[in-house]
Amino acid sequence: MSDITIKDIAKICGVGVSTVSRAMNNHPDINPATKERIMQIIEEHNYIPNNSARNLKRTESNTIGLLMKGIGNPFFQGMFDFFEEMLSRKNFSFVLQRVGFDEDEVNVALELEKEKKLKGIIFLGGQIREDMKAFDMLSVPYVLCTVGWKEERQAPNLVAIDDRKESFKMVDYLCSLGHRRIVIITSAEEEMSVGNLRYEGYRQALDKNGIPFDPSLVCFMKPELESFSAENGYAVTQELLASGTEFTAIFAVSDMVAIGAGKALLEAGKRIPQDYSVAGFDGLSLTHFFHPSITTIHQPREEMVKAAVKMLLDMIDGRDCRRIQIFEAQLEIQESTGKAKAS
Amino acid sequence: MSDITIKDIAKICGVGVSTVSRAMNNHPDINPATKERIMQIIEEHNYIPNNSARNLKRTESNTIGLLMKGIGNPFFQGMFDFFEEMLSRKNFSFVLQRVGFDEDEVNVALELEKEKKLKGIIFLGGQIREDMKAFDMLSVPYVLCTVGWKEERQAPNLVAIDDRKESFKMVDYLCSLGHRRIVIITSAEEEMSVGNLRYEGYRQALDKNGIPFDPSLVCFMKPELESFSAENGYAVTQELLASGTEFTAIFAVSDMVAIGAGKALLEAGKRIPQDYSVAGFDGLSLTHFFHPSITTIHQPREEMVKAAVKMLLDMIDGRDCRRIQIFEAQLEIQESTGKAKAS
DNA sequence: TTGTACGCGTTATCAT
DNA sequence: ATGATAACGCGTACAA
Repeated sequence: MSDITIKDIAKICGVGVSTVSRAMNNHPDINPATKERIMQIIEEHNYIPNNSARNLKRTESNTIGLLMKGIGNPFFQGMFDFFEEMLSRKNFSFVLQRVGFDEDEVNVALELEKEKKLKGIIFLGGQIREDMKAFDMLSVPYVLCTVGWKEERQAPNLVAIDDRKESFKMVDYLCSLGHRRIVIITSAEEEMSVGNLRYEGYRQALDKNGIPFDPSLVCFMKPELESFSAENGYAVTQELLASGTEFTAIFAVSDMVAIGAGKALLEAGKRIPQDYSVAGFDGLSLTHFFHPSITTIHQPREEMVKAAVKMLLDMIDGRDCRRIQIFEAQLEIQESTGKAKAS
Repeated sequence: MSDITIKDIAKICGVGVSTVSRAMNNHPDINPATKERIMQIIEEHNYIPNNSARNLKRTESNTIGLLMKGIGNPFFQGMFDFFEEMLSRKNFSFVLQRVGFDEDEVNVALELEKEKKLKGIIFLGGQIREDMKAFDMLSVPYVLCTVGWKEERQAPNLVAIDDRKESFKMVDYLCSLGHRRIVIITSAEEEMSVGNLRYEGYRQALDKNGIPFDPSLVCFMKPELESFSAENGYAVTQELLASGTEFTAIFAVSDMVAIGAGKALLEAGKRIPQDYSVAGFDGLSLTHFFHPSITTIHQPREEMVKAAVKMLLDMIDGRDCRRIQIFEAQLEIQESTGKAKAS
């Protein structure tokens, strides 16, 4: 079968290869009649141009690369559609490229950029590193979207929320409900993961509210279970309950973890929020459907996507633009949080 | 910066291009010393080979394509890892290719196959079509994994469950609990979607249990909301409650829909399973974390992935193998289903 | 062990 | 409006 090339089509049509190329690529200077004839032959013969050859030869392509670290992260669900809509409206197409958990996203980007002659790149997820110099090797504009960051100067081309501030907001809210023994479930300590940043916000909120920090209230996700998963929150919370540690609220650094934590509490016969308050982070729509629905920090995903795309296109077109956009997230109070029990 | 090619590297090293090529591709006949030197120069200059050129020139590539219709479907989460593990163990790499909701997966496959010189293709999701001839245009082996199918003869190279049978299993189980007015929430009628197949199983189970079919118990997902989403199940169930229709159980054709349905019931002050039983389909781990946890049909995803990969590799190697593997799913009874109320 | 030269399938350039 | 031809960057016979 197949391996029919542009030459074959040209031969069959009795024209030169360049005419066939013109027909396929909607070039202006071609006779509509011959174009039609060629396209029909192409159709009949199921000719499929070879993209490798095209990419090799083409000087440019209206393609932007979307690199996701942690595809499968529910937080990213639904962001595809926004990207697709935004980009196609501007006549761009995009390639989705998964970045493995231990892969270096810059290397992946470097390859893809050359292979596909990308016009720009959007990085989704992951976190800013100490050494941002690697990104300088990219020869096209890029934007970091929803990645963890610590200091603005580290990060050019950033669209994100302020994880510390939002985390502070949540914990401060819990304090305002009278909670003084607030458990945090966070990720194992790595540099600058969002877990760490959110943990810092937790500490700051305690400070502000004059609550002494108690290390026994800090729980880390289990490394043997999937990070940021409901399973993890569930296991951690079961252990917490078994330990006899006293607390009145749990703040999980992601909604899925909060869901797992909530389940462990309910299953142990505890009531939410009467006995314990539970709070998450991210604003997944899933929080609405847990019962009780879970108080969370709602990240404005659609706006962030739009901002990231706009920023990227501005950079591509050489337009001037703000290079850092920190979005405000919303404290979404739902059913899972309430006044602390009198102690 | 960039656009440094293999020639440049060759020049810098004072060797021919083929030697550089040999160094990069781990060819045996090369002096280890020169290889080392070349690799170092490559490193220093951040040289990245152009994949388009490689793919164009290469005759084969141990790559298999993974085409997913409906990335973002939570059912697919975690299947990546299984694929990656299985394939890398056999020294294959894979490219993940998203297929848009209205794109034709065969066309996408055709392009990718040529571009990447694929060794094989796995299609994930979607459903079998009336006309399977399109797939004949593919020039490499392929396997359909977890797609809806109606008759075995339609579908060569299939790894899936029997949606009708499993759906029957669930509804039969509900009947055995004494339920006679069982609502089904299914997808709007399209040809051969899994929703349809699961609906057929529902009908058959009613028949077997001597329960007359009542059209007022058939609910369709709202087309204006996302298909198979919790939002959809929630909205449909609210409407159902408002309609005053009598029923004692809800069978949703997917877990997410069941979660939405459950929330609507709980929010209306109903108890699960004392007032209403709720059942889902797919076996998402999320069903464990809803409260009450949701009875579901658990699809053996890991085994199906393994079977699909094995089948594909067997075909690639020209080995003989069963071309259709229908897996048994497990009725996973959890907290959301119980005996029907006395009427 | 290494280098030269050709070709992969396409688009861009320059003729006509 | 169309055709011939030179690249694009790399792998690989083949010669050395």
